[in-house]
Amino acid sequence: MNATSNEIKADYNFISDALVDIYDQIMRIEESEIRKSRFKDITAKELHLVHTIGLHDLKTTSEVARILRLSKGTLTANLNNLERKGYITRITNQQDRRIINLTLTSKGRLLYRAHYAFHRKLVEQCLKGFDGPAIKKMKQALINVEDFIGEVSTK
Amino acid sequence: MNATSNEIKADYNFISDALVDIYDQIMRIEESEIRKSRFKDITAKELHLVHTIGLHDLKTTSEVARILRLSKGTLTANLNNLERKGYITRITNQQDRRIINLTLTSKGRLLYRAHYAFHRKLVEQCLKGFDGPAIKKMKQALINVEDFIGEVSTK
DNA sequence: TAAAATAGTTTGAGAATCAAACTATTTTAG
DNA sequence: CTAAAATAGTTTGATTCTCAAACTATTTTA
Repeated sequence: MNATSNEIKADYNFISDALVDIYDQIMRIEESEIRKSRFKDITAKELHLVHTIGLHDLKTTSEVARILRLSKGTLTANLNNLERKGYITRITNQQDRRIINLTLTSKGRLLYRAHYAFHRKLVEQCLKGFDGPAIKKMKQALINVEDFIGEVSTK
Repeated sequence: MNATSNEIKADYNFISDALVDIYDQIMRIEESEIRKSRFKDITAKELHLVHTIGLHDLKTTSEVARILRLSKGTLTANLNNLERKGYITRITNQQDRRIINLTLTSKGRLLYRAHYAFHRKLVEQCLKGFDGPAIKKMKQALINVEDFIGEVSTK
């Protein structure tokens, strides 16, 4: 093993260690930022749920439960809270009246956009000073992770 | 706005969207992988705690609680479980007998290394085909995120 | 050396989650 | 056609997780 490969190994370790704690901190910051805004009644978990419903408009309760890997009962409880607070609406599907389609209220969409903007700011900060090809590399790294997740999940 | 900046914007959106769900999936995979191994009695949260104690050997209960942002009571409960299952040891500090220093048992270290190896595999997969400078860029992106987190946290 | 401070544990209450039972509706099989 | 099976979502009851506050043991301070 030469100096260069040692250096790369150190970089790998740095990246591996850094990744572990960053997400928790981001979650915490997101919650505290959102609570400083006009959306004071929202927890990190509820924010996550609003994000998912905003990203996948009019999905059914079961589909959202599967996406978030929550039981149907748990999701029902969370939806009750978000409906009461005025962030989401349940729409009974008229073709199949067993089905509920979920959508954001206008208040919910405001929250969604504020949250999305925060994410964009984070990504912009992360890629500050990167040129086009470097950004492409970053994108590739994420695609690699997604592939890895897909492989491990299905094997 | 020209074609290139539109493309960069699309890349930003891709990266922003991809990041949201990846972490949850990784957590879930980590737990399911660990449960297929000889460490069947470990949850994702316990794995996280073992990782933290392994990374910060002999830290006090209060320090670990602060790192993980758990109340002292919650950490005590979690430590009781991990001690009962044989993954950690409480060591009373002989200089100041109020203090408990936390360390992994040999079983705990085995789990820590297995978990760390999984992370390393993930990072290697993520950076597959990247050369030295590209890895440096990746490292820089994470440093940028850490800076951003630091700024937002303290302001 | 008595009071204050500190580290960790215990306690009691509240929130989050799950699986299973349940209700309402639609699809299927005879 | 219609009775049985299947499906979507809700409710229920139990369990687990978490927190803040009270508490115990120990050390520091005045």
